[in-house]
Amino acid sequence: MKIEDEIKQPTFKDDYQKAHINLIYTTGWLQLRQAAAFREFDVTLPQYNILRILRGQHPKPATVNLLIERMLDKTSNASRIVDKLVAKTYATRTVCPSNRRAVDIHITEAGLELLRSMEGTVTHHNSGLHNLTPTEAAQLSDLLDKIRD
Amino acid sequence: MKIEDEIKQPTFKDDYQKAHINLIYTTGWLQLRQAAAFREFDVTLPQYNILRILRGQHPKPATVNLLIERMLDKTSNASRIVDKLVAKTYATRTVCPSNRRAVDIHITEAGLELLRSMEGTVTHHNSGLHNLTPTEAAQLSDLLDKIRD
DNA sequence: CAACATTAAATGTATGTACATATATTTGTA
DNA sequence: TACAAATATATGTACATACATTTAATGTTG
Repeated sequence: MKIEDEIKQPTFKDDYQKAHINLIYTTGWLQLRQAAAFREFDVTLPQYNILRILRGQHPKPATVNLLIERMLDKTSNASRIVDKLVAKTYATRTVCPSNRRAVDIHITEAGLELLRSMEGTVTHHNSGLHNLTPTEAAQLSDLLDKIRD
Repeated sequence: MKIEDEIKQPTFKDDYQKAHINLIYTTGWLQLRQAAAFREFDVTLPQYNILRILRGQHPKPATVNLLIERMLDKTSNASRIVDKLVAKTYATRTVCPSNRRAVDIHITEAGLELLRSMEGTVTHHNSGLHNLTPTEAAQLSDLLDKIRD
């Protein structure tokens, strides 16, 4: 459905405004679908993203700083998201021996198992973009890169 | 900057995953810039969006239902965002006489004045997309529409 | 080495998101 | 008319975002 109909706004000031609103709307639309897929696993999108980063580091530890660096949303609060993962036994947090200001965060076997069990569902729901051809997906990515130039 | 460098992830599974991550990242990037512009006016992005809808209705009232219908994020809590606007005297809320379940929400003169004072700043910061040509902006919008088909 | 700055993470506070549930009013209908 | 269903909004709870401040450890420099 065209964005005009989706938000019941027949016209926009210009193509820039239209694209901007469409960006925000479509991203929200995608995230809503992903979040729904994650709910059955009792894990949120940010928690999942951090688990993925931890798996990427495994068996090396990550620090909060490293998580922030890798996260898509750099201003979110990695510290408190890790709290939730530790509470769910998907991660451990220990003081880093070589720098006692920092903490070493590891994914646990339970965390790795969770990611494995989510694999199918997540890749299925990631296909939110599969209405595009691969060429279109690449084109979209290029346009987005250009926005941030 | 390319998304690979932005989040320090050299490769992606495919163009779909890359575009998806880029979408989320770029939208966050844009919203952060907009939010910064709004801070000096002591108003948040959702509050601003609702004020705009109220101005669009002015001098007719809006109801919470109408706000939800028009909002980009339809699951957010219009009721509580209106609370904040009423507290800041930018809107009023009165029981609708013809249907006492509903509330009539009006923008106040102070609210209209706030929007006027923000005009310059907002259009300036909305130019986050002006790295694109108008054609590219339209192309982007079309790709986003296709994602939601 | 002492004083100060820097760094890493945690905490506090206000706001918003997502969803379930509650409350009040109105509508439909037996 | 009484009573159930639908409607409009508000409220509760858990989580996350955005940003300022705090705490602790480490570096730096006079």
